[in-house]
Amino acid sequence: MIDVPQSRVDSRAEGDHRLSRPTVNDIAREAGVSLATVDRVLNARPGVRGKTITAVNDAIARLGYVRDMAAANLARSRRYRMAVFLPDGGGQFVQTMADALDEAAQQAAATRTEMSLIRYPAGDTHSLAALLARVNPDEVAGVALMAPETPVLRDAVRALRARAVPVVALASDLPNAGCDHFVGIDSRAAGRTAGVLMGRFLGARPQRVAVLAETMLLRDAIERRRGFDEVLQADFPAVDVLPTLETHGATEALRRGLAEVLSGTDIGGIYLLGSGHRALTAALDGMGLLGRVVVIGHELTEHSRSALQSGHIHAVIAQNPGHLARSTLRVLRAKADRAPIDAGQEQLRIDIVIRENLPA
Amino acid sequence: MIDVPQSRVDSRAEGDHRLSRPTVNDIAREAGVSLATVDRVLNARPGVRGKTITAVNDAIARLGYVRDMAAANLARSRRYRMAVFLPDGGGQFVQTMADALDEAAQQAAATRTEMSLIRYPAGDTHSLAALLARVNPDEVAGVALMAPETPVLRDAVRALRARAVPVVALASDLPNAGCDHFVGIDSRAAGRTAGVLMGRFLGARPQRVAVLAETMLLRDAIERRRGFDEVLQADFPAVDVLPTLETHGATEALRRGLAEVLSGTDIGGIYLLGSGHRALTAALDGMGLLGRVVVIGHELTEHSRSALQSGHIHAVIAQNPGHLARSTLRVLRAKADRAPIDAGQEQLRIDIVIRENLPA
DNA sequence: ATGAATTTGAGGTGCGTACCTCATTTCGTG
DNA sequence: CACGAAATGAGGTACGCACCTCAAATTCAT
Repeated sequence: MIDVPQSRVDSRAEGDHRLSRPTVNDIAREAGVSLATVDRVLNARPGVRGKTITAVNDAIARLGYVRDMAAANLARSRRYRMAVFLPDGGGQFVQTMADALDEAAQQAAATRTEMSLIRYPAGDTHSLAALLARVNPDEVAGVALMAPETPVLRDAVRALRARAVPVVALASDLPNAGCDHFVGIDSRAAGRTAGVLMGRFLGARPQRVAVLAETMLLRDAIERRRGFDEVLQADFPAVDVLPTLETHGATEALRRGLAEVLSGTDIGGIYLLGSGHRALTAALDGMGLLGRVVVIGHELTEHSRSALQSGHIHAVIAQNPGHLARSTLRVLRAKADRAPIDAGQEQLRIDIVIRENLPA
Repeated sequence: MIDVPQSRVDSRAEGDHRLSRPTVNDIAREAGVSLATVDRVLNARPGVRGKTITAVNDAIARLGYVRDMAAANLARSRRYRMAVFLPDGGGQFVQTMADALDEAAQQAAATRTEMSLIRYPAGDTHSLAALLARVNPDEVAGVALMAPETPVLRDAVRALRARAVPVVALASDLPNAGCDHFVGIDSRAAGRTAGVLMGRFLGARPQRVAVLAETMLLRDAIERRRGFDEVLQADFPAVDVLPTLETHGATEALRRGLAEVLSGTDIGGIYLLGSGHRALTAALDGMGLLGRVVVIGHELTEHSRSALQSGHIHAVIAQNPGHLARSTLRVLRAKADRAPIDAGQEQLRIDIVIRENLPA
């Protein structure tokens, strides 16, 4: 049976045929007060009786007034300069994020929001902390950072927030640093998603799955692995997940480890916790394994994309860098304004990408 | 091996430490012309020598000027009123879209864009055409519509465009109506995606798949089925896809048809071309088939969401209504301004949703 | 060189809001 | 009732830009 939603013709009230929206002047007239008073109420300035405030708010409600934020910001001549810190290097995903951020910044320029992208030496949280310490609250309206959580960094974030600078964690959460927000997906849920796909793609036969990671130092990788294991243990008991093989970014290590693992027994699947799609593709080709194992990875980059296309990888769990970037700037902006953030819009999805739904 | 992207500290040029961006006045000074001339160049007004235009553009480039669109629109005091036509009824997806559009409109208010949501009797393209004929180009900056393609409607769209009103097709394409844009996903690709998942989820054993649809009159359903078949025939020859069972929105018809189809032989999967998740859930429960067949459907609604959660459905191919809504308004806005649209941003993804990556 | 056409400059107004100052009114309290 | 304090009004400037008018300068064709 089909729901018939109640008909709704217009989202605005009654028979409103004005061409332009009501302005502060209209409110003043409607409320029977002066412009100055309306302004005081709108901007929560002191010196207005409660009764008057109510009158103004009533008028606002009656007229359906919505503040023209563009004009408001113009009048404030306020600019929002955000600083985003990304690790230097760190795989192709970081580069993709940098591009997405640049694009988002370009678009956000329309809302008077600017962005400075700052690269810090990957893994060197001391350097990053030093950079954060130099952030000037008068110039920077907000800070976003993609970084592993270390005590030094945690303190740096705390110090920054103490100076009234909003801080959001980007892609990789910093749960104990007291950030204002985390922009990214739940890594454990991402791992669970990978797990379900692996289990279903493998089918019912008992099989073994190898897990590869560059490093298990990053919180993301650990969480993903946790989610992956959870699901397979619970829902696909026939699947045996092997211990994580750390490659430390070395193609050769990956190939050797892979050869070792695969040679022995019936490996049915490979789970790629982090980057390294290109190396894996090469290794699979070298061993003639294309199409014989189910491969599932994370993050959509040029490499994983071509690996999907060529059939070396069967599914990629991704987060949309464009959304990450836009959400980052929007959230920082909201925090800077002490405005509430729209949870719905900032909700990031866990994307499942296979060859057939690969975005163009 | 890991790519080390070239370090990039700031996306803006050189050692720019100005707190505020350059304005039209800065350009005038830099180019050695008057404000009026800069204005003429910026707004492509006539009466400027080519040499002067070049000089101004050079100054713009040198200063890295970007027009403050918020201020520009404020000055123009232009409002963009968009009309969006949605069928009355038409399943829960339509209701979800209506909500998403309302939300998008609320947010778009910041860019002086308003929206009127208009419901027309579902399937009655004559009524819709009549509504379209009454659209006043002076009041409405653009029109979006979700509707099946009929000759009447096609002509109505043509007439509208002839009156210089941009028209975009929403969710369901109108390929022969000459719309300015289509906001939605490629239905055939969506069907292919469903096909791959069905094939992989079923595993290697020969099995049969039932296909259910409310109606095959909608272009979307036909295209999805095409994509679905393509993939299964090519990549999963062991799977036998049965003819489409049309339910015409009747729960009882669905249940009967389902019982008939399932009773006979080894049905391994069900592909739900359109809406009807709730009815299917009920039918599956009634027949005690929960967990015994792979079910794949389309569009994420309250019903399909709970069906995913309860395990009645295993995957849903969806398009994000929020993105659809925002993209619709953005594209209409761009068309109204005769501005180019950002293909990258308007690219809509085919979402694969399973229980594990269900958005909160 | 002259007149006409074209190009440019100068200056103004308004969009909707923030924020400021100063005068005036209203209120609460003794 | 008078007093200071609190509340309100009136009016201005600014933000960055669009768009208008009119005069002045420059160019072009003859």
